[in-house]
Amino acid sequence: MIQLRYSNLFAPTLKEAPSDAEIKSHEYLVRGAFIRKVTAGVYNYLPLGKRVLDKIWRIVKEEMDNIGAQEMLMPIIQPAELWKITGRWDDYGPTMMKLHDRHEREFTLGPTHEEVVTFLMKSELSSYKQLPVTVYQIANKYRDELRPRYGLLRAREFIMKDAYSFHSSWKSLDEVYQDMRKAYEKIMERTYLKYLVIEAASGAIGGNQSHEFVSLAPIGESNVLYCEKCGYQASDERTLYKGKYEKIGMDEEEKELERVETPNVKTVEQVANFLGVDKKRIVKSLLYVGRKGMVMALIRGDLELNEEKLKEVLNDQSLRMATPEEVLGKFEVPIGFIGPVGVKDVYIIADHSVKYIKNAVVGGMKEDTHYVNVNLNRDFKVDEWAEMRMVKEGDPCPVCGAPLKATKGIELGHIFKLGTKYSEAMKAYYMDEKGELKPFIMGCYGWGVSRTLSAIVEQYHDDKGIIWPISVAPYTFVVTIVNMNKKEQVEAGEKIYKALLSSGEEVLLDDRMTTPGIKFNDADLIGFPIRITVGKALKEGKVEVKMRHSNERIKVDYEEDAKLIETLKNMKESYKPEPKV
RNA sequence: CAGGGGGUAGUUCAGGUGGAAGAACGCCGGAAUCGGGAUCCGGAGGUCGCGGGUUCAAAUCCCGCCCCCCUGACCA
Repeated sequence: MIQLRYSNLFAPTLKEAPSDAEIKSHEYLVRGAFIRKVTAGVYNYLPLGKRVLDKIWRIVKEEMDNIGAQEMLMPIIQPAELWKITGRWDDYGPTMMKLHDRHEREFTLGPTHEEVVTFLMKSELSSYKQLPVTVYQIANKYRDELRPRYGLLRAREFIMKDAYSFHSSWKSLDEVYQDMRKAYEKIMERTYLKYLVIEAASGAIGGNQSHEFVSLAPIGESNVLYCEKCGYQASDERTLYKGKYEKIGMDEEEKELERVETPNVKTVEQVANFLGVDKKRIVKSLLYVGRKGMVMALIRGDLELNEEKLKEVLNDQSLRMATPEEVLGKFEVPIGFIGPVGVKDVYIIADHSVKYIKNAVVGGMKEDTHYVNVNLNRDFKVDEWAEMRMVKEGDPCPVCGAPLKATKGIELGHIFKLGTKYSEAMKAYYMDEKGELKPFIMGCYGWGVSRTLSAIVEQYHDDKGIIWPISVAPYTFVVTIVNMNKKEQVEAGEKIYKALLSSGEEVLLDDRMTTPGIKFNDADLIGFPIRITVGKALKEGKVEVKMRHSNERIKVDYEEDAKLIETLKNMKESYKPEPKV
C-alpha cells in the first residue's frame, strides 16, 4: 500500500488568485496546486493535477479500447515535407510551431497527426483484407495560438487524444464513426459533464460529416445554436440560413448611380448614420486573398459573413482577409471605400441577401466616397451566388423554421469523416477485391484531454473551490486531523486512513502541523469529495464526515472499521454534485 | 499581428519629481494556541526583466531587446 501523507505532498496552494486568472477554472487549478504556468499557454502539472489528468486519461483510454481502437504513439516532431504534400504547411501555417535543425531542415511540433498516420498506413497497409484499422494516441500537441488564455482551455501545449480510422468502404467508416460517437458520450457521462452534441458539418455533402462534443459553459468559445422545437443543435459556423430574404427597396424605381462624398466614413455603422440609410441598404464588400488570388465577397450591411462558408464554397482553406496594404495595392483605395462597382479582374462572390437590395450603397472605390443608388447587373456583376451569412439567435431553424436559441460551450470532442482527402493527397492506396488501387477512406477523432480538466472545474465549483466528481477527483477522501498535538486524534486519523486504504479507496491523510482553518480551506479549495474530520467529536467516540458538494455533515462512530468503511462507502455512493450550468 | 498596460521578495502589490529597496500574505526559529487561511516575539529573503547610455549618483531619466497581461482579430 502506497502511503503518502499531506505533510509530504507537493501541493503548494495559494491564498490569492494569480493575477492572470480570468476564469474560475484557471484560478482554482492554479490556487489548488494542480497546475503552474511555465510560459504563456504552457503548464506544469503538479502531483494533484497529474492525478486528475490520469483519471481523465484512463477514462478516455478505456472508452477507446472498448471500441477496438489500438493505442500507439506518434512523434511530436514532424518533418515539413509531409505537410507540404497535403498543402497544410500553408493552410495550417501560422498556427503551427515551426522549427529547424542545424541543417536548416524544417519541422513542426505536431498540432495534429493526419499526415504522419496516413504516411505510416500508406507504407504498411496494402490490402482491403487488412482493413478497417483504428489507431489512437494520447499525447502532447502544439498550436501557436494567436492568444493563449484561460489556463488549460486555450493553451499552446496541450494533451489530446487523437484517433484515426482507415477503411475500404463508407459503411465501415460509418460504423466506427458511430462507435466513436457512443464512446464520446460515455466519456462525457463518466466525467459528469453537461454537454451537447452538435452538428459541425455544413450539409450532407458527399457523406462528409462531423460532430462536436461541447461541454456547456458560459465562458466557452464555441457558439452553439439549437432549436427547442425540433432538437436541431449545431455550431453557428455551420448553420445554414434557410429563411426568407428581406426585400430592401425592391418596389422602388432604379435611380441613377451617384458617387457622394463621405469623408472618413468607413464602417457600415458610420455610413448608415452619415447618409441616413438603413444598414440593410448597404452592401458590405470584403476582400479576401486565396490560392487563386483575390476574391471580393459581398453581403448585406447588417449581416455578418461566415468565413467558414466562404472557404467551403470556394474550396480554399487558405483564404484570409486582405490586409489594408494589400487592398491599397490592388485598388489604390483604402479599406472602407472599396466596392464592386467597376471591378473587373477580381472574382466577385455574393451572399443571396445582396440579390434583394435595390438602390444600394457601396464603397466609392475612391477615398472618402461611396456610391448610392447602386443596382445589381446594371452597376456591378456577381460571378457566383452563395449562402454565406452567419446565422444568429432568433434566425429560423434550418430544419423546422422555429427561432433558434444560442448558448456557449467548450469544444472537447470532435469527430470527423475525412473521406479520402488525405489518402488521395498522399497517394495512400490499398488494393481492393478487384485488384484496383483505392485511396483509404478515413475518419479522425479528437478529444481534448487536458482541456477536460478546465471544463469540469467550470461546471463543478463554488466560491470556496473545486467540487470534483468522484470519477476524476485527485483523492476521494481526505482525513483531516484537527489537532496534531493530540495523540488520540493522530491515532484515530491513522487508523481511519489505513482502513480506507486497505479497502481500496483513494484517501489522503492531512497530518500537517498547522491550524485547522488552513486544512479546511485547502480541502475545500482542492475539492476532495468527502472529508473526515478527526477532532473534538472524538471524545464521544465519533468523527465527522462532510460532503463537499452539499455541506452535509454527519457524525459516525469510528471504532469499528467495518462499519465505518461501510458508512463512508455509502456516503460516497450518495455523493452527487450538480453541474453549474 | 495591431493597440493598451505591465515586469520590484515565493505570492499579491506599493514606491517612481534621481540621493540607504518597502508592505501584506507566505517562509524559517520561538511562544501561546488548536473546529474555518487566528495571535504574539524574532529572523531570512531582491541582479528592481536583460543590455547599453546620461549622471557624482539610476528601480526611477533615455535607447534597444526580451517576457507577461488585457482588448481586438483586418467584417472596410
